Amino acid sequence: MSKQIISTPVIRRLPRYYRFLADLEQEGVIRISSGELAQRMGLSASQIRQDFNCFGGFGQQGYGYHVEELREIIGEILGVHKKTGVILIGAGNLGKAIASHVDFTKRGCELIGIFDSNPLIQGTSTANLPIMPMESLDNFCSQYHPEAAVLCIPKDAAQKIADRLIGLGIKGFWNFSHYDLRLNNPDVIVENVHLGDSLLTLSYCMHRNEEQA
Amino acid sequence: MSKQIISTPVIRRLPRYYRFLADLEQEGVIRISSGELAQRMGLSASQIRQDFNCFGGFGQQGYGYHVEELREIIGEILGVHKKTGVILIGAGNLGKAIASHVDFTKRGCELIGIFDSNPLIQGTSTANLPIMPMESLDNFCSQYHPEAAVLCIPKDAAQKIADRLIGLGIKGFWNFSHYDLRLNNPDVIVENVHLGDSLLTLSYCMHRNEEQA
DNA sequence: TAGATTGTTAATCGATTAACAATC
DNA sequence: TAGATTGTTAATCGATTAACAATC
Repeated sequence: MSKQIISTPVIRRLPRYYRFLADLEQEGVIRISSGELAQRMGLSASQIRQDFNCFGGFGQQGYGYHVEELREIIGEILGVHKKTGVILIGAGNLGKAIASHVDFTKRGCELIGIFDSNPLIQGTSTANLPIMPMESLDNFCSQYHPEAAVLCIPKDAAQKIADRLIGLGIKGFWNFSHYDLRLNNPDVIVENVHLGDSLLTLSYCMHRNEEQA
Repeated sequence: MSKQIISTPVIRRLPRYYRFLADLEQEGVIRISSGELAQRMGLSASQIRQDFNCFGGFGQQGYGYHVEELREIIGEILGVHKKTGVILIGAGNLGKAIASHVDFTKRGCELIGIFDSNPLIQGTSTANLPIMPMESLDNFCSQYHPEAAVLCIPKDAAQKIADRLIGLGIKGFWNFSHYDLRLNNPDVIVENVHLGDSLLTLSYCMHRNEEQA
């Protein structure tokens, strides 16, 4: 009865499937074959069928996949209907932008608290939430039990605050600090986002393209 | 004389090597072996040596790698000293945060112009740059010839604006819109950043972890 | 020289693609 | 039923790991 382990490449493709299926649904598309979806997404039909069949047979031979149904199933797998409590640490430029720009609700999350160590911005609001001092973190966590934390803090502070948050029950980090959080605790999930690395990759690919010309 | 093609996994690891080496240099570490670096980064020593040898032999048998030298070489490969002109389209929450939070200079880029279609914010400044109207895009590009564009715009606008920018000479996109830019032009590079997908992946991994317990 | 560690080739592993029988 | 397309197994491809000779 134990579920097969899903490989990382498959997991990383799931949100993308979900997005494309939501778009298709909005376009009014009722059914789609693996071949058509493959063409749209720039994947192979084989890969799509393999990916979906990690979770079960969602299609119908001779017909394809029912867009709405498939979108709902993948949404369920991804947990879009969960309400995971999330706090955000560090309300600088990036922290505020993420708080107000990212739709947490659509991704099974609920942003319930924002914290910053800077007294000058404590008390002001972002995304309809007051920015609270770091000192109230412990009380807040024991009252509301957030499960995940977004880290928008300088790299020197990251490890220390992460450790503190783990002590307060945090089970997942969405880490935007310029630091690779690496925890040896298998119960805690880390998703590192390195915007700088992404820009550098673009830089590299661009000037390599130039050189070839 | 033709260079071997570097695989995507290797390219994606380069910025991370660069970061770790910069940190090591700051810590005052002079030399490092592939084994030590592997341990720090959570990779295998074999992989590190393979990766570096895509570009040439930077190490010395019996000694290891000279941290400062290696960092400089990788920086050169990545093009950190270039000054690629970059414009940013869409100065909402996210656009402004990226303009002020991301250090473009450190990544071989220079942010030289910000544009938005909203007249209410045109004329105001972010990251020491005035927000200009979309109408002045053509003039700006023919005068300053930016090579890359950051897209922080709604998904419906993305494809259209991307096409317009390609016409104006843009060769690379750092795309934050909820839309997978796919261009059939091999001269134009796209780096899609999907923050929502990243959060969903975290959600998925977190609640899968829970279920196992 | 002896010890250490690279550069590089060969072996393994895993992910993607191809093929096709099952079936709607 | 015939046609289409899935689910799934087998083949291929590419990336990672292991091994070791070269060499500082």
